[in-house]
Amino acid sequence: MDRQRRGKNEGASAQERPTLKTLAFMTGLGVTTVSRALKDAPEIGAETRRRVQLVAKQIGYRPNRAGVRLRTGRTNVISLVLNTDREIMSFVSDIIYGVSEVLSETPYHLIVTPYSRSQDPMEPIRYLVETGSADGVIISRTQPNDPRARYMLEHGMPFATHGRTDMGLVHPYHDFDNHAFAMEAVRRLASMGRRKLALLSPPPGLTYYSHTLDGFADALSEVGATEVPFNTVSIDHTIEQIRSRTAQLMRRDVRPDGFVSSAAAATLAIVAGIEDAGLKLGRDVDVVSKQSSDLLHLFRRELLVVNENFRLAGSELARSVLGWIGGAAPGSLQSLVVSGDVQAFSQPVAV
Amino acid sequence: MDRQRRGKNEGASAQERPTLKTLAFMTGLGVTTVSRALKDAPEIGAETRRRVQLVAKQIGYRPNRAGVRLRTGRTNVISLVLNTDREIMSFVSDIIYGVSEVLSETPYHLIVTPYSRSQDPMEPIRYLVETGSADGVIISRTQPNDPRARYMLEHGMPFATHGRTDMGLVHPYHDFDNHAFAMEAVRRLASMGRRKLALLSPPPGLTYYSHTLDGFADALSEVGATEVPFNTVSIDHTIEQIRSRTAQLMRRDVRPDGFVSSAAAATLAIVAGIEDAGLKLGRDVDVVSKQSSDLLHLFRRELLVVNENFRLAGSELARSVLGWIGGAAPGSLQSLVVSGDVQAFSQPVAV
DNA sequence: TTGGCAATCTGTAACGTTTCAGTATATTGA
DNA sequence: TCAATATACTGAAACGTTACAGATTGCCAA
Repeated sequence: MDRQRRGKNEGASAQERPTLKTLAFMTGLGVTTVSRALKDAPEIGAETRRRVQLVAKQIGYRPNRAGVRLRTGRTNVISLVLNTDREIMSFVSDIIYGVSEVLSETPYHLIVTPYSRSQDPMEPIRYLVETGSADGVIISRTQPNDPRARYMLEHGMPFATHGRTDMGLVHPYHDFDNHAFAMEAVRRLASMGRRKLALLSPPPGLTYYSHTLDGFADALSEVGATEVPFNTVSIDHTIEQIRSRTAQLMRRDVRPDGFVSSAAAATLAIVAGIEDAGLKLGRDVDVVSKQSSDLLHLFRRELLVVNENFRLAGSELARSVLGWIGGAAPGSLQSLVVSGDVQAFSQPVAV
Repeated sequence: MDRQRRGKNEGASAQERPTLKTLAFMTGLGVTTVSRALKDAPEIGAETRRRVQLVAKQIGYRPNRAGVRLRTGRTNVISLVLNTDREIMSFVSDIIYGVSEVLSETPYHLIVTPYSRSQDPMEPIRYLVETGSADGVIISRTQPNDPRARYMLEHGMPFATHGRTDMGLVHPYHDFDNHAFAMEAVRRLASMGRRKLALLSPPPGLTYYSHTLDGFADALSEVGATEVPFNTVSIDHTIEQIRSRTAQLMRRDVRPDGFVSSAAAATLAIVAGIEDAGLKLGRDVDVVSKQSSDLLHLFRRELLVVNENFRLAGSELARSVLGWIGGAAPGSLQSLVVSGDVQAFSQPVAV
């Protein structure tokens, strides 16, 4: 249970980690001067500044994070808050890499703060705000009226959301244009002669649920197609649930001849369900799906895909939070990305 | 650029965050006493102890991490070191959740420390050790002679590896028995009458590469099958590379009638390659693949799968590092897991 | 009564950093 | 010449915690 502190290792060959005091001693200056010299304060002589910075670089000085944090309250930490059981696999992976990429050139560390199905989504947020464990937060699964965003806004915690809110409050976000996605998907299906379309939507409650539904509806009326209701499942349901519901649907008299799916894994289930019902993809029905990594075309080459780049989302979100922390106006840190490339893979790769 | 410190908010309705001093004032004790009372030190009277702990709980006292860290050197941080571009998607996601699950009941935070293709894998390790940014580290992509493990061992940084090393040094690890996996896979293919088998291996250099190869070879000789060399690609190659190499291979005169694949994404590429060559899965060739989430059977029901549980790996690794930090013998913190369930999905789900 | 001792409790210092309130020296204006 | 001012630097304090070295009290044996 007891842990040895990393004490002064006198006599050992290993060097003690340099601090401001070390630098002060080496340069013959006071710690205050050294501290200011390192951050280019104007009241330090140009030569002194250069000298201090040179020595610091030479001996590999790195500010002690605990010291800075205790003194300033700045943690140099960005927290990514994730749902442990509902988050899309590739989302987690890609967004972490996207965030990391941006943070790697800064003193910021990325901490992952998870919460599970059973927990209140507010809990990790309250924890972060109350303990001041991060300078900025990134959240996903954003809702139109999102208590997390409201809370952080009220408590002055900089954050960015993946997806927009709709509360009349302004904050940084990054969003994929799901309205455009749904429209494009419907148009695509319509252009192939599909007229009775079903939508496997995002989970109701999240903002992009209605974005997707609106886009779907708008395009339906534009192209004069009709909807076959398929709202007993969403992409949050299990593969098995989606599969059996799809099969059920496809066995009905009025069945869709086209699907729009908001997630790749769910699409696998839809296709399985279609085939369970004895129908054939590309002949009886077509499917347009979002995907975040280029794997669906390997699955069934008849699938139509739209790509959503989660890595980009991660980078943008990180940039936004850092921007807010750095004092930029939250309203200027919003981005909406449209994926133009609806593509089909109809030809096998030539060898 | 300038950041306001979270100063004392006198007059504001928001409470100042309680510290030991707050507790000391409220209980009428000294901060030292309060500090010790909270950690059940024996020299504190039983009643005092209870009283302090009660008040602490009531006002929601939480130790300031920066204070603890500055004073003790303990960071209460576990770092997960990940390769930004070679790591399997589901691995990242699942291992993070596995680790989180264990850490959630402790004061530890999880920080993700990434490194990219272009970087020396040692760089993040050196950073962590030199700056003392974590109390423990988890690494993946372990090599037989792993400089990262050696370095951390030399510098007294507790860690756990996903995969074993082979340097005669003892440290915590969690590993999936890839020797057993490869043997089971070969046996399975042999039992279906497959005799000429190809292996899509892990990347050479990693420890489980040779484990897999050995298991493959051992089982080949056991069942009297032969190997069709397929070692110009590994699961680290791109989908396209694996796909075209597979197609190439399948067009040769002596082509395999069975594949063993060490990763699910790679398996998609193998199947695509097989079909590119005009052959049919289940008829001309069978494939056994590892997978970490139950999706491959949706892809082609003829696929034979073995499950590797990365979430479990994450939990085990976290437990191991915590154990080491807590003073347990590193040799007692090793686990090897065997996946017995080789399973095939031959029947569509009945509806 | 005194000394010894256990049981409880306490003040001070230190971890590394930044900020506040200076100090010393040189420079300028009149 | 003197005061005012700018320039370059500095010590002390504080952030919240823990460890060290006491301090106080009551109790018991001598």
